[in-house]
Amino acid sequence: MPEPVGVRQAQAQRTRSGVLAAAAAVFVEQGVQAPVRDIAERAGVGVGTLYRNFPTRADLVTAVYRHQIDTCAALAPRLLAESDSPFTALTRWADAFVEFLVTKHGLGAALGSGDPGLENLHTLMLDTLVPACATLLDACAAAGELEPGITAYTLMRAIGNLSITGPDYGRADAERMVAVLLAGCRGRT
Amino acid sequence: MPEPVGVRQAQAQRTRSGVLAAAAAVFVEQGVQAPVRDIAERAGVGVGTLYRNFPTRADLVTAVYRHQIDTCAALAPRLLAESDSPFTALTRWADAFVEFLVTKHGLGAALGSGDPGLENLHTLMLDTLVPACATLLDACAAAGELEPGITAYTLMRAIGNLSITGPDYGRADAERMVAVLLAGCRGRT
Amino acid sequence: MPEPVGVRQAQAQRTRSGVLAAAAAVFVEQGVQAPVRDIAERAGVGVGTLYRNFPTRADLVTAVYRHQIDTCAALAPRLLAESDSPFTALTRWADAFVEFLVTKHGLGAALGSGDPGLENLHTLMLDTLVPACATLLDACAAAGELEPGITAYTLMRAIGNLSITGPDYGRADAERMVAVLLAGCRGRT
Amino acid sequence: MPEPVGVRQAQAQRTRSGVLAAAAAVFVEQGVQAPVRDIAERAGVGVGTLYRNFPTRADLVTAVYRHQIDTCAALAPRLLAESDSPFTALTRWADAFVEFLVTKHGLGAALGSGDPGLENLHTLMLDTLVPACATLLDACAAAGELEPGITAYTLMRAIGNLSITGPDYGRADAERMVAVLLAGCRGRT
DNA sequence: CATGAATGAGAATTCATTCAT
DNA sequence: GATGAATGAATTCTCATTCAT
Repeated sequence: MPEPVGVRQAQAQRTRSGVLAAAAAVFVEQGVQAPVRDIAERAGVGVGTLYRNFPTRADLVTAVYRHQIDTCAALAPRLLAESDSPFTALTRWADAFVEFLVTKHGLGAALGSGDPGLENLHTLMLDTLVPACATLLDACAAAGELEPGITAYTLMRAIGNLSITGPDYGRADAERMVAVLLAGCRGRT
Repeated sequence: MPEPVGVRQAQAQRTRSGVLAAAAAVFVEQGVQAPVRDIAERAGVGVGTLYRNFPTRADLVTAVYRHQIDTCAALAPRLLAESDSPFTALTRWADAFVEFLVTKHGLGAALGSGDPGLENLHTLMLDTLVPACATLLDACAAAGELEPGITAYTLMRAIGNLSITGPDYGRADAERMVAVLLAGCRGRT
Repeated sequence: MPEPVGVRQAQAQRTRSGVLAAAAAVFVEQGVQAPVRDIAERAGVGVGTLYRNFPTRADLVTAVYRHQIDTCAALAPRLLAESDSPFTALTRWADAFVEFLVTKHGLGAALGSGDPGLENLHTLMLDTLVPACATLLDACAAAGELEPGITAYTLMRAIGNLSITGPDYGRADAERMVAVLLAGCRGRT
Repeated sequence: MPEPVGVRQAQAQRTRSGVLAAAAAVFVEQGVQAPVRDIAERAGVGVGTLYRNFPTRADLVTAVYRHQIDTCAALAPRLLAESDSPFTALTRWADAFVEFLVTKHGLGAALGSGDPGLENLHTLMLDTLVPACATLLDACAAAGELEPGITAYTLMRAIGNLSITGPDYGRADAERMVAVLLAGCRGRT
């Protein structure tokens, strides 16, 4: 009997993953405010199981997006190394961030809502994405490619807001406006 | 008894106005998602009266902001006439729009949420503010002060999104980011 | 159209009374911890109606028993005037109190549970029954018919506890034990 | 491998003891209505183990208090032998019983609630404590120190109820009221 | 035997909406 | 027209209990 315990752990892990996948899907369809029960049904589990794995909604939301947040943050140094100029890296990173937000229906709005329950996610982004963005901004500033007075947090918040899509204002529009915003950040070069 | 009907009409008008004032106040305090009952109580009327005057929440929201929307739209030609350059007029008008959005707690988020019930308000803004903004943009374009490809609707939507405030991202930040966005619109002059 | 408003008020009052009656019945059958929904169903109203009339469970419990509490309190001065001795009045009043408690299944236990939500009822009893009981105790003390150191609150609490009935310990037992307790209060006369 | 079965039995016994200790602790902190899971966690076992050993909550409650009940019962003949008078023995025994009940947060209320699931515990007390108490009462009666008509069961039930403490009615009050009750039992001596 | 993940019934509470007066 | 009592669907969250490993 090799790894008799592992079987149960693996099953639990699969359940957890299923819940995460279901939540991600439901969030895309209904937004992060979707009823807990819908997510449980989508995952094919009882609500109790969902609560066992994610005691609060914020825990669930955070878990759903944590991996992608980390990926996005890790992208910054790589782009900085690959790109011709720091500003090019910033632009590309912003595109990736927009893509992340746009595909997460309602996340931007949820983050901007000031919902106290989403403090965790807010904190997570502050702790991982803001430093990543700050690295890029610092490089831009050092290269003289940045208007003074732009902070990483504010810029990300602005990009986040610009990524709140809807009818008549889709992903392409969000990307275009973010590009315009970044052009404004670059100043007269 | 001269004009007995007129008296009743006047009373009805006063009721309607009271509801609008109450709704405006409650929206500022609680956001546009505030419970219907709170608004009715603030206005000192029954919920039935509120529903009679504004069958849907969107009707109420629209009515509340219609006057201010009209005012904002009317501002555009005036600023265009007064200002040195079309772009200056655009900048000032954007400031007025931001102020309008920022003081209406939650309106920006509501507009950006894609809530189908707010279609009316959306339409209203399309029909009044977009043309006003387009006038300014056209003037800017004619003066060579605008990057090509910026539409009035998209720009307004972007400004609206940038005006979604919260903790750590307040009115000053929104104004600053809108200014940066407009700088990006102006292009390299 | 005499009293056109009164009709609605009367209807509302009837609804309220119906809820109170239903709650009283359910409390007897299931105790004061009975589910809100059961009470609403028994009353033939929606849960919303119940919440409208009694925002918290304690409000409902209090309302159910307020009349009887008042009646019980009003009994004290009457018995004092009618009876041969203060102690006789105290004994009779205790019997009335026991009857009140015994017929309210679970009330004694609920009061004794320290449930914070029942603070209202606790307060009500403190404010009305304790003074009534204190009047009797004072009269007994003045007549030399009371051991020193017995407070109204503690005595009532004791009577309340002794009135928690169950299988094999019914109303007759409660009354007997209360009588014994009072005999102990009287001391060696 | 001598006595391989005994080892397993010993381990099972230790598990059972651990659960009992945990349950006793949790009952003191949260009352007998404490969630099953809390007890299992405190004991460091899975809930399944708890259910295997104690299929119903009543089984657990009974087992937790059985030892102390036996101890309390065994106290009666000892006190009778040691004390000057049977009534003194009864008084001391009652004090011990009150202490037992008061330190078991919520046990008195649970016993008095008529909860059918606690039938076992009820039965246990009937079978062990009632005879012990009856011995004392018989001795008192024989010594002429007892009002007629007091049964052991009813007296114990009364003492149990008087021991239901809460805010504003603590252990000292319970003890005092029990003393008063016993004084009433003694009659005019 | 022990485990603890999974289940889902049950309970509280909120609010948009209707409609008789 | 105005009223607000009544309704009940919707949602969150908690735990007792089961059962595959």
